[in-house]
Amino acid sequence: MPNPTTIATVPPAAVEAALERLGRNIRTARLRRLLTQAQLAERVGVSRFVVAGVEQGKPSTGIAAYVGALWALGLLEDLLPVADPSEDAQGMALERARAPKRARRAQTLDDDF
Amino acid sequence: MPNPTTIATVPPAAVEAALERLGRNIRTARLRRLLTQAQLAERVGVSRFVVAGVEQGKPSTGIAAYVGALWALGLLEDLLPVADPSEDAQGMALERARAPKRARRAQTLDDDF
DNA sequence: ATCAGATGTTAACTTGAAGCAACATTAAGG
DNA sequence: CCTTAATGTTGCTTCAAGTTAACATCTGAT
Repeated sequence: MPNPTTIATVPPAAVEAALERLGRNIRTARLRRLLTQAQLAERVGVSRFVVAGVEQGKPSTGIAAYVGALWALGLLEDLLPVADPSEDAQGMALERARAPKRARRAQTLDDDF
Repeated sequence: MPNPTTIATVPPAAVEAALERLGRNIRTARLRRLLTQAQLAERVGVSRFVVAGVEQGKPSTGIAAYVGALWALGLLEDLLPVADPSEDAQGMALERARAPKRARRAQTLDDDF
């Protein structure tokens, strides 16, 4: 990640916490299945260091390693509900007789946040 | 990703499908909130190309970009149940009066799978 | 139909992710 | 305990992820 001070180096606290939690969960699932990091890594197709990074919630690690770990652990289905449009109450509320394929509504929607 | 033929370049079909689905979901959520890729990218702290990659389910993109997008869209909580130990029926079944911090059971657990 | 803005595409450049190897440390099991 | 395997740590090398910029192409709104 070339440019320093990106989200991968200093993520928001909430993002960092979510990643650490996800990593711990994956570690727990691996240990329950009596797999070593190296064994899981082999199944995923990466080195054991990448698996270690995943279990630490390393933000800059490619998502394929995370999803690959879930896949190798039989937990891939857990990903299906994430950002599922049919469950996005907030988004559905906003969507009122409008489903553009490109965003546009006014020239200044909301610069601040 | 030095070594070619990793999970990031040619992921298993199931992983690829899961990533594409996740990307589409994120895109839908963004459009519902009337945000441009550039606007979302600014909130996440990356360039708009990374957001485009996320929406395509690019496997090699860092997980921070994905989770950051969920965070910026108010969908971070969707990540909580992923690999949640208390929901891991398969893992709980395997775990019987045993919770080691390091995996070990026999010298040859299961080489095949 | 036209215009303006959003998104896709390409290229050159920089930096760090991932691979590998060797060693240190920790913990499981007998 | 004491052995052995699993995990953590460090240093090095390589290559692609991410950045910026410029241009092309679509899409929505007027």
